[in-house]
Amino acid sequence: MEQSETVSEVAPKKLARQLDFTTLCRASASAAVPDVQLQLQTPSVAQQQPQISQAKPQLHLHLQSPQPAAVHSSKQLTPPPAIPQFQARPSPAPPANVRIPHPVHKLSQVSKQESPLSRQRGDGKDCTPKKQKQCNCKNSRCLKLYCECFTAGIYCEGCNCSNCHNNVDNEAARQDARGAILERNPNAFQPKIASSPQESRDGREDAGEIQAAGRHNKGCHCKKSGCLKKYCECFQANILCSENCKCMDCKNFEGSEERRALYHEGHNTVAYMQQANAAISGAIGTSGYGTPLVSRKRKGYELYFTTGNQSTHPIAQSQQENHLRPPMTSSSQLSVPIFHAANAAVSRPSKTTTYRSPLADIIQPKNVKDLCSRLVVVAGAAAKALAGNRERETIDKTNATSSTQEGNKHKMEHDKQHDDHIGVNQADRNASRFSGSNGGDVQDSGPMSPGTLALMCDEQDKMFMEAGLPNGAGTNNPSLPQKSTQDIGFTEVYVEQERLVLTGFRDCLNHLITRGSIKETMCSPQAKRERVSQKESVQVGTAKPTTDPRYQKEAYSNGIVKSPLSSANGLEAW
DNA sequence: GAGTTTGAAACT
DNA sequence: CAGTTTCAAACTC
Repeated sequence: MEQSETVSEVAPKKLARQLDFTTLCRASASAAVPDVQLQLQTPSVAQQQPQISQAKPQLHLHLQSPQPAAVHSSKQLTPPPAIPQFQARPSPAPPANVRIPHPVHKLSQVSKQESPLSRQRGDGKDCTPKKQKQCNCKNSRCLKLYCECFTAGIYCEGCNCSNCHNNVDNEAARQDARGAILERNPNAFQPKIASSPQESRDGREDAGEIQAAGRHNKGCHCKKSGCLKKYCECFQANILCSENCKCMDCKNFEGSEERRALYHEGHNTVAYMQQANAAISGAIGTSGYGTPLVSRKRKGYELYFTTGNQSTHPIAQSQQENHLRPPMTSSSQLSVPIFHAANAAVSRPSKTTTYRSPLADIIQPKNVKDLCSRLVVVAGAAAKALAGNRERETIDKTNATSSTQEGNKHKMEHDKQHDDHIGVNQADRNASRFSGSNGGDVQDSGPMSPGTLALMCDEQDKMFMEAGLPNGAGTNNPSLPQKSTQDIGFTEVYVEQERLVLTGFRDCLNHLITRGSIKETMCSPQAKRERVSQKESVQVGTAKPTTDPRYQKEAYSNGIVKSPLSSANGLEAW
């Protein structure tokens, strides 16, 4: 215990609860510490280690499951979070890399951030490192999941528990108890919070809100706390309630006024972090998918199908304007994964202060790449057409001066040029290589314009890798002879290619503008109200309109959510 | 620090 | 699986 207290100088008492958003900075600093941690052997000291590793996941970009190697050796000291194992007697020489973090409450195995509430209340004593939490079990002998230590898979040590059997002397009893629990629930010792990278990963957060990535596997069942107190496991883990939850009067959902107020009353750090996240996510590319977030309990249908009944709830009343979810009961919950994406795209309250492009959920990296590929094809086709003309001219010219010796000389000269990279600019070489390696439509299409080449640079690399083409185009490359003799003609090809590419790109942009405009319009509160009105008028008499998949589908088909690029099959699809 | 509230775990 | 009890943490005073 003394050791524990000694080390506690640098270790928070409660791991998760003392993790606050400011630890983002500390996390980097922690990277310098692992060596020290690696040397820790005694249980009490080893138990401190998680604090360092857990200081890392502050940004919600992080998922707790895959730990980046950079996050360090200290992490190696922590046990696999998924299935904590009871540690054999730690004393003599326990493997340092399998220590289990000391209790982090029942959510211990996951990375946790200190909840805003605890920060606000100060019961986390955040920045002041304390010794670790100790259980106070009295009747469970620390052999049930009530006991944090037992749940975490560690011995009680220095705890305030009574009649504790969670120690070395009762190892047999511990194992029995563990076995019984596992028999009842094989996942009992697995993390309760699962990362959810595939779910709504919106780079934006509601103003002043940051959540850890993940969601509660079982979901909470809160009834009175509104899921805004640490009684709630979700809240305690600093995640939003999800569709897994069966809570009542939940206020722990994105956009919740109460929740928001909680954050605002707390620290402004969150807003700062939000800005950082917004900056990270960007409008295009990450498209709001770059930052995995917990699934939002608020579903798409809540946006479109809020009924009068639901709106009578105080929360619903206060939040309806912001398109917030009404309190959700288990019966009304829905598990439609695709809706997470929908939420990310549509459900953002209009009062979010962070700008987000209306195209954020329309354009995805895949689409951009697809566009580039198709532009390349367009350009290639144009080049091919023009190249055909030139080739005929070349053949004519060659026949006119047909001399085997001349031809060989020409060939040799060309090879020399190619090998020495003389007389052929890089773009032309690339064009030749690309057309030669493509082996398809573009094979004989001749050189590409520099602009086209820039677009297809990625494709080139990929194709070369796949085709295993020899370094540079061989002398058998049909495009090379043309190139060396008809540079002047390339200008024409370039012009045509660029014209086509730019035209195609312009069309895409126009389409995007249209989509963005539509989406922006449809996402406006006014438009949503109108849609809700329409839905209600259509669905009068429907028992549970919000849970009917048909309506969910409809919500997607209204053109707001569904990305036109998600099914883009070509430029025309844009 | 004692008492109360709360919700997960355990039990029926 | 639902309802109840037990339990310990969170919370209040």
